[in-house]
Amino acid sequence: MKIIIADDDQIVKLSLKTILESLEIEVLGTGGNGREAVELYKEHHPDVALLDIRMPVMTGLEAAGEILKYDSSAKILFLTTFSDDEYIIEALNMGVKGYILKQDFESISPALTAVKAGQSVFGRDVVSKLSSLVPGEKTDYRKLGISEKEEEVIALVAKGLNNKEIGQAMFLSEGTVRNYISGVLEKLQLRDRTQLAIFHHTH
Amino acid sequence: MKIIIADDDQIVKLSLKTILESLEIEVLGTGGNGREAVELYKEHHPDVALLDIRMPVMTGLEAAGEILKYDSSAKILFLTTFSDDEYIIEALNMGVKGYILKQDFESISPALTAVKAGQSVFGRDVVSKLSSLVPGEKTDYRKLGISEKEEEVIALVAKGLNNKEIGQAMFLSEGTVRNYISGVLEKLQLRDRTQLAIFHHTH
DNA sequence: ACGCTAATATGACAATTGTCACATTAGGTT
DNA sequence: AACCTAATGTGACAATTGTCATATTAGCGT
Repeated sequence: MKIIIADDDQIVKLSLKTILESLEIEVLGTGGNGREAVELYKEHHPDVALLDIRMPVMTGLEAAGEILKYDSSAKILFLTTFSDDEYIIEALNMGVKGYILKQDFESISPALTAVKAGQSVFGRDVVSKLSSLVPGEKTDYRKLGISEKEEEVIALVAKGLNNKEIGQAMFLSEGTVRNYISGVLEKLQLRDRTQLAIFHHTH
Repeated sequence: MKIIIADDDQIVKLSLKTILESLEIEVLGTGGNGREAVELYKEHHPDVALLDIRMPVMTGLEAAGEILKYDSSAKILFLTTFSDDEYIIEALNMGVKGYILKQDFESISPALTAVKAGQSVFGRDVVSKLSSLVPGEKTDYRKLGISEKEEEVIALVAKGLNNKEIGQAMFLSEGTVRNYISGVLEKLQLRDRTQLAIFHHTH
């Protein structure tokens, strides 16, 4: 197993190197910023690249982009202090293979192995952030005193239909649709159909 | 490392058992459905529970729920054939530790190790499904010929404000706000503010 | 059959919204 | 200064929307 490490914190970088080398993991090189990480990658083609997110000159994100542009099959594992939730999404879409906390050293080695084997690894807290971002369980409108028909109306409003179109879709008169919506707004404490659509798309 | 395995496919189950046992992994028991998985878990308290999703009597999802209710720190790893994307979200929110494909046997072992160490592991395809579910890259309005002010208006519409409120928030007259919105709708080929809010929340 | 209730519809009304044509203003350019 | 352009505002207008009071209808239970 051959890797490279990039972290602007010397202590972290060296500790990691020492620990990992004691576990038959070959550290081909270490760098202190994103640019160095990219150079190291091009030079050594490691199995996995271990990158810090926050680094001077070039961030880990940017470096990951460069590396993936150079080698789209690169396996990149982000090391983060904690609660850098903002970058998770970007990292995910970028095709990065992992996002773990640099706190618990002992779990980094298995993570490396799993990533080398083609899996993606995420730290405990990271996953909980992630699952909170994912669409999640949709609101159960029935529990808010909303009928099945009303729910259908909501769905159509949330698709951007106007009252006439909703009426045609549900075989109701436009007026009835208005009444339904009026009732729903009341129950949900909303003001207008726009807020209703937003509610539907966020809850 | 001690685990249990539940899969209704005998071949998969036994192959897994054989392979893993050849890797110093102790298989405490195997079962063919969710109910058996729960019983096995309560009996053996394994480091990790390896569960198939689709199983007769009780599905892997349900079993996971039972197990987590019994031991909230249980480490559960789902084995899926492929493209069971529908369950990913549910599994995630449930607090499951991994979701990997049962195809590539050789990567299951490292996944187990990582999970035991407290990480979460997801198979390659699984992650790509996941990242497609996540909010994703927000549309760059600037590339659609939309100015900064217009973008601000859009953001406020997407929060559910009416024109008067947007005007107050941006120190513009209500009429100007209307003009902005009118222009934006034209550029985005939308009909009204509701569709605009939806667009903002989905693109 | 009788009464009750839910679902659907209607009409009236005010408020909001979207469109458009046309000011007004403020900065830059020449 | 004269000009141009972008940003902002205004007024008028029709369409849509939300609210409400009030039918109409159909089904259900007694």
